[in-house]
Amino acid sequence: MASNRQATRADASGVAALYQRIYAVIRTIPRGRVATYGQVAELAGIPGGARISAAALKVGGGQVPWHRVVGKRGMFGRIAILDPVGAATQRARLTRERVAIDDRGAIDLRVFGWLPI
DNA sequence: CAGGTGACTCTTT
DNA sequence: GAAAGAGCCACCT
Repeated sequence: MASNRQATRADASGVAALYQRIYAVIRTIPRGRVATYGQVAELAGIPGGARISAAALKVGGGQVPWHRVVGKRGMFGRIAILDPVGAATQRARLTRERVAIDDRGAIDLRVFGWLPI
């Protein structure tokens, strides 16, 4: 990982950078691995800001491998309801990356969950 | 400045 | 085991 920057204080103009940081974290997710919203948020410097990661993906999900970001339950949660088409794309891409998906559409985070080294 | 919202998560019933 | 409620932080109105 790149050097961890002090996120003790977020600059007013750095708020937007926060989203960029989230995208950076998502880009760091290796192929064939998945991370949860909370995981991404925490690595981005927002502990407990899982919703922020979700919002970030909603805004700029088209510029990052959002398909590697899933809910803590290992499934796509409400994404399938809001973007059923996107959910299908996500499943297809993950399957392409050798990520096993349960019959219920859940991913075993114990195996495919990304552990930041 | 204050209130409401949400692609989430955790704890309790 | 599943469902419901509260909590959380950043953004929008």
